[in-house]
Amino acid sequence: MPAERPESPEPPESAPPVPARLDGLPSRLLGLAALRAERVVGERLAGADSRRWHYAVLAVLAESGPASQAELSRRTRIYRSDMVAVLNELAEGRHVERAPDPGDRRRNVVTLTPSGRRHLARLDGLITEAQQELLEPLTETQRAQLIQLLTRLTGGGHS
Amino acid sequence: MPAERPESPEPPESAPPVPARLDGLPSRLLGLAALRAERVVGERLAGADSRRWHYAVLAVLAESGPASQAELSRRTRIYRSDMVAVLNELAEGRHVERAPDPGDRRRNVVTLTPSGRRHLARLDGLITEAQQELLEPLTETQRAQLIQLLTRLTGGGHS
DNA sequence: CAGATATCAGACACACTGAAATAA
DNA sequence: CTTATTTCAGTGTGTCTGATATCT
Repeated sequence: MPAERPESPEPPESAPPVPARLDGLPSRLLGLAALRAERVVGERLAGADSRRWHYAVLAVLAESGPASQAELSRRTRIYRSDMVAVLNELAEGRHVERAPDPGDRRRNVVTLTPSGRRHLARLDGLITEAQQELLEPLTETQRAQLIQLLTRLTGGGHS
Repeated sequence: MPAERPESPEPPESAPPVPARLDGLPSRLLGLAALRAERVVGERLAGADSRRWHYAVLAVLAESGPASQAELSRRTRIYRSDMVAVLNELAEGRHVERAPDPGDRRRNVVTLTPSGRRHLARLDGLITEAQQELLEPLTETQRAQLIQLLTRLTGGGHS
């Protein structure tokens, strides 16, 4: 883009607060926005002794029913090896149960417990609050636009 | 089997491949989009033996001139303690020079070297390429929209 | 004294690699 | 034999805490 040339050894009294090259850089804006989102969401989930990965797993279990770890991994995009740790934590809190699949003994069938369902309901509320706070600077129309653009950007199909 | 309590505004008849709760969640979409952006940018910068932090520091130095580490930290939003490591790496590659500020001996004055300027020029090209690839699914209008929405979201301007 | 600066040692979440054991 | 699943032991990046020494 700009091949910055006029670089004088000047002492700039009025330097811009943020440099132009970084200012409107889409990849940077995405990073900053995502960071804010992670914080807003993370703070609330931390209050419920939880993290984003926990919510993702519980949500998938609630909506698609019991599943193997590999299946959960695919749906949540949580890496298979990290899934092990997440399920350890969720199982320790009695939010899920892990049992060998009688039909395919390589697999564990992960099931949501009543406690897990209650936990998820609580997290749902916190997540919704977080989205509100996150999107507060945008109008309804802009929110829908943002979602559509991001969906397109992340390979969300439909035109 | 996994029929949820009928409390959601949109009760799904059949189970979608990806759960609805996560699907359009703005915070999640932002995270996924940012992850893709980080990858696209990171791959290219890695080819130049560099990372995003390096680009940010070099860009600020080129546009605002020599600065203290604290000042660079503020402008790039790189944490002050991480800045130390970044500058160590940039200094090892002779892209910047660190010298004590004679006017305020708490500070280091960080200066861009000619090598650093060349390096930045190369990174500028790679970064531009990365934005192209990242935004490829969007039209020009949509790109402008996205930038505007993200800028608003990250506190661009008023407040 | 309060406040800023540079540095270090470490924590943490998230994303990922490589390899092993087990079973289909 | 090949592939899939679960698990473990690490790596790497980005963000941030807390502490310390030094200087204004």
